[in-house]
Amino acid sequence: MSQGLPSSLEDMLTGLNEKQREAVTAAPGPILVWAGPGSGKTRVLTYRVAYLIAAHDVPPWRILAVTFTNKAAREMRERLENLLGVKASGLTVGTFHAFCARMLRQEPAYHPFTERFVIADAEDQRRLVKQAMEDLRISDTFYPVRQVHAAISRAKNAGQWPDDFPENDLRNRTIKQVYRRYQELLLASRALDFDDLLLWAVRLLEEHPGLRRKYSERYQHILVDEFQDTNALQYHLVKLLAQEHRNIFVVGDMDQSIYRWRGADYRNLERFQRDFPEARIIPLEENYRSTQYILDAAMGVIRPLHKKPKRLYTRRGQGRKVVVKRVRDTYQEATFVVETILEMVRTGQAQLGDFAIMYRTNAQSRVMEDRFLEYRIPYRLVGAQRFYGRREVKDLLAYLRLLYNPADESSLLRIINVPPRGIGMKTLAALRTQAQRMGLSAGELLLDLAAHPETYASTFNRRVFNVLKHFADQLASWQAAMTRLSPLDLLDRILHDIEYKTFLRETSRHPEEAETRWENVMELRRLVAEYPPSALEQFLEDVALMSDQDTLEEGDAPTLLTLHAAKGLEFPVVFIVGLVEGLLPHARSTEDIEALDEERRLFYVGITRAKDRLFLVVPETRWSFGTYEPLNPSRFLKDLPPEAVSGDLEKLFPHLKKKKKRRRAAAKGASSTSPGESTRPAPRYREGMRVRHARWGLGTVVSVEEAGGDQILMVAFDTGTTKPLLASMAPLEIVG
DNA sequence: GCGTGGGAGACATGT
DNA sequence: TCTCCCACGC
Repeated sequence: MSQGLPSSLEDMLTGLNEKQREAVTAAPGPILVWAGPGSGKTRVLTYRVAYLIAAHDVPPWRILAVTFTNKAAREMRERLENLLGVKASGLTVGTFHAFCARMLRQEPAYHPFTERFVIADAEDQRRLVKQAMEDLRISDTFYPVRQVHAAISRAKNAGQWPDDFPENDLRNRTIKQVYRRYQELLLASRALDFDDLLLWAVRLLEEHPGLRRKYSERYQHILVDEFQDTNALQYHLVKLLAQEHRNIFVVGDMDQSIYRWRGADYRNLERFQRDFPEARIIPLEENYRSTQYILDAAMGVIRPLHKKPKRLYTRRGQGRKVVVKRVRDTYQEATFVVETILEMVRTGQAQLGDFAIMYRTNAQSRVMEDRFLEYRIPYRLVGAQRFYGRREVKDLLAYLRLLYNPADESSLLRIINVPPRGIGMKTLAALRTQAQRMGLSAGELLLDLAAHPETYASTFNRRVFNVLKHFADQLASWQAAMTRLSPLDLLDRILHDIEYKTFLRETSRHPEEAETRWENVMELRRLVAEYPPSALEQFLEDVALMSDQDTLEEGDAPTLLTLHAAKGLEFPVVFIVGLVEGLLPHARSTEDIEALDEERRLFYVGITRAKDRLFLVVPETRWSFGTYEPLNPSRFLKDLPPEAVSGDLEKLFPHLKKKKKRRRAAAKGASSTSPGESTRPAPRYREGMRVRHARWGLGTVVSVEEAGGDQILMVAFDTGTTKPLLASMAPLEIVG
């Protein structure tokens, strides 16, 4: 079989270990690669594609590879081009969302959005949910927009359309109405939200057998990375496409499942084995990334989630022990980080680009950034929101989006009076009313007004007509220019016409602020400049689907990022900061066992990013809402094997040794909650008891599992949901 | 119509 | 500590 392989591919195969080679060269068919951290799964995935092309003569355009980020997609494509040359072109590589967006644009006949739809960002989505609630006269006092939106998104990710949404209680009936209205508003704007991309793609394939045939014939080989973080819809999509030819290669690791809250379901790994029973399962166990002490720490942390101990081994040697460092507060934490970095750089142990600082919440980056600035150390901050969330950037993107899709109401509302052009509430209301009357969007009406002003002279009063006409003429002229200008030239034209620089100067408090905002505009210009003429659509889509990791650029500076954003990356030296109760595990995750387990896996993911050195930092207090708040060290630290750790671990848990035995006996999830530390003595629950939960209301205990002095309860709430709860942690009381 | 200033609420994690 | 929203005055 490997006869006639390019020599680069031969070399590559000899560089793999036995299991990796087995995965790469396995005969086509369903394959599940069980890949621990640092086991070379990215390589395996890339080589697998190369192997299909080179050894099985699969044309690249018959291959679909789904990656977790666009960055990963880009890297895979580049590597393949290096391995195979031009042969790799035609390959489809991208995220689920990008793939679905592309499919929907290619099949406008099968959905009502036409090919020129926009993708609603998080802000648009909230705005539309709010609008939907206003339309329905639903007060946000009882139905906070965030929560309603979350419920809708959850439903979508489970594959539910408004018709499928439950109506078992008043709350759900209300949300169902909002969901329905929200979809109408999206459609009127010719916009899809992130979840819709998947939802509609699945619907198309389900409802149109011809389409399903077309796509499953086209993509006869499908590969999916980070399979444990796929959600129900994504799994469904894969299944629809792969059912026929069954050449489906998935790579995943349950222990790195950290997106349950976003609808991901690691049980897709089990579903996969059920739907493709003939699947070959190949475990990749050897770790090439970390030294053994780091792996020992990782194993200790993940241990409570497994019946049998998890084995992670490396040939890299013991390495240096994991350092646990206790500091007074978050400022000292930042100081410790920067000073350690400087010291390690000074002594030649590492370069600036080798470091990563990971935290649970984005808010934690601030203190760290301040310290980096103070010490004049450059840093790279991972986070798409950081740049694309800026007002000036969003405003300019809204201009481009509106020109691309005049129905995009969110964008129009955003910029219709930015900079101020005399269009206030009154004028806007008149515009929208008239648009509604004519069955147009406000943007479409404006373009029509520019084309036939005389038709509108009697519709609006003189003042309103004049201000609208002025803006409409601008829109129309940009739109006419759009077809021949590159995205950059179009942007420049807009910047010039609206005198944006002047506007920034006039609305900024200090000259420096105007300067910074203008620099952001220049940065946007730089990004736009990479797109050729007629690629505005691609630019807008790339921006909309940009992931945090996609913003990470090469550079010789430490990287600041959340633990979530760290997935799939590796760094020689890793600091994980804020290892305290309330942050990791996060306060909002402590009452639900599954959420708690996910926090543990998140810590595990962070630990396993480190190649050579790992520092775990524990502040004793933090400044929060005006006072110093005392903090307790994260319960997960108790599961670190003391032999692999140096530093302050024993100071944090003076009684650690005594409790060790009990912890061992404890079951999954409850392992490290020592009874002495819970906030209050847990009452004893029994099956059949009626209980009240602070959030979910009344319910009945349906099962009780004793676990290391604590109890794991399954509670069936009257709302219809059943939740696992930890007796000592859940805000639960016995009633009646 | 528009700018300003004060008060309230917010910080999970992100496509 | 920052952002959003509303009320008020010009």
